[in-house]
Amino acid sequence: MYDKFNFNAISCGGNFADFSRTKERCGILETPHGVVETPAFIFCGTKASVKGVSPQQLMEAQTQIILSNTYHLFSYPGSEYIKKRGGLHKFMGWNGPMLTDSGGFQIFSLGLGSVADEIKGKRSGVSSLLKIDEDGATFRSYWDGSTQILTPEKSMEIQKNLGADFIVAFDECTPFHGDKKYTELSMERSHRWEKRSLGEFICRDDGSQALYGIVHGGVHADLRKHSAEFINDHAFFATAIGGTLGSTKSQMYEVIEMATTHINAARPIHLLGIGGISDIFVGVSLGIDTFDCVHPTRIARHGGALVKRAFRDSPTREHINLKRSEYEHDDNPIELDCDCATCQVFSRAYLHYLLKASELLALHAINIHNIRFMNRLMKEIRNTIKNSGSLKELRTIWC
RNA sequence: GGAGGGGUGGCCGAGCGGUCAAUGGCAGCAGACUGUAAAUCUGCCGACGAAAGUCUACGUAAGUUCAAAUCUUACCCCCUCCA
Repeated sequence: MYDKFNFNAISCGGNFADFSRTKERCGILETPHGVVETPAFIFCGTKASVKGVSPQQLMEAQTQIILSNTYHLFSYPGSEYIKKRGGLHKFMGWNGPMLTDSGGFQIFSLGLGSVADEIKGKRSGVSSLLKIDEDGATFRSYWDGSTQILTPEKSMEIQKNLGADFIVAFDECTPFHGDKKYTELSMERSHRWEKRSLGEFICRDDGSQALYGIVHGGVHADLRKHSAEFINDHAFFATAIGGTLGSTKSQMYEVIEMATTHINAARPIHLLGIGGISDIFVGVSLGIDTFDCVHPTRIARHGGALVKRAFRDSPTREHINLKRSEYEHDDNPIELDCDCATCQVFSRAYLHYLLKASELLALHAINIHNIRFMNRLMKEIRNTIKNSGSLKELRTIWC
């Protein structure tokens, strides 16, 4: 198991056992489809496509790894279909490292709406999650309305068919609302599901994939510790931190630390669903190796371009909104020092115009920038760690 | 020349006696977005005002009425059809 995978971490920030010190580290994550240098950012290509960007453009932006989603591809076009086309790598034309999420997050998002709504206590009232019990979760398909059941075994089968390098155990993404008792029961059930995921994974293992376990426990330190130890005790290749991370940034940072304090540091550690620039600095300093998040690619489609501190219009935001009228006459690129394909040729004024004119190119071009931005950020973080530089200092430039 | 239809806020377009500062849509101005049901969603959008509110508004003018974007009359303009 995991013969074709390897993780070598070089700690430059301090002793892992000494949690009073920062724990940032660099690593090399080897997969059958190439190497990922960590800390790294994983871009979300939920439905077998990073929206609006081709694999070649991802490569040009020096992307190392992308992700797709089990639930979506299961609903349509089906994992057998993709298997027949030679697997997800071949199907979508991405030959680099790849991860598939288990569909566990959809138990949360289809049941309760967006994370923001959940945290703010707003719920849509319309739920596509029909039932959740010991066996698994029953959904109404977002695609055609049909009833679908996802179980740990089913998720493993689908992810096997898809063939991503990294696959993820099936879990319940526990919402923030709900008391400790529910969080604990949900965590225990997720553990049972993850154990079943691991069992199914081992049955189907042909060495081409590596499995992530997920730490749960909500915002409760004792539960996070318990969950981390549970994952440590099982033969997962790597560990992800999942479930709710709280309702505020500071709570999120506390929860990450609750988990990383107890996670086996010999394995890669992934933080699920987080991608704010400042969040990444905190995560890295707490020992996170990889991140994934829809944020960079989603805000791009909404006119938001990620920029370093020097190029911002608002001290509270990590991006500029190119739809704003102030960019109508701004002939500069998004960032003066950016080497992305977009910043080489397009001005803010042009991108502003494209957004106003509803031209598809705007979404594409901003996306290219944001992807390159994240890759540059992660590379600078890696370089800083390797050179024993100061992340705190680097952060003042990027945040 | 004859017959008919119409002129509503930046644009398109509802309303056809009071609950209308006037439904919608577009445009405009902002905001949100963190394991993607998201090229999405939310708010504002006559003027002044923080708000309560006040004022000015449905081609123009006069009238009927307690009350008119809505009814009457005249005028101006646009469109369609017939000669």
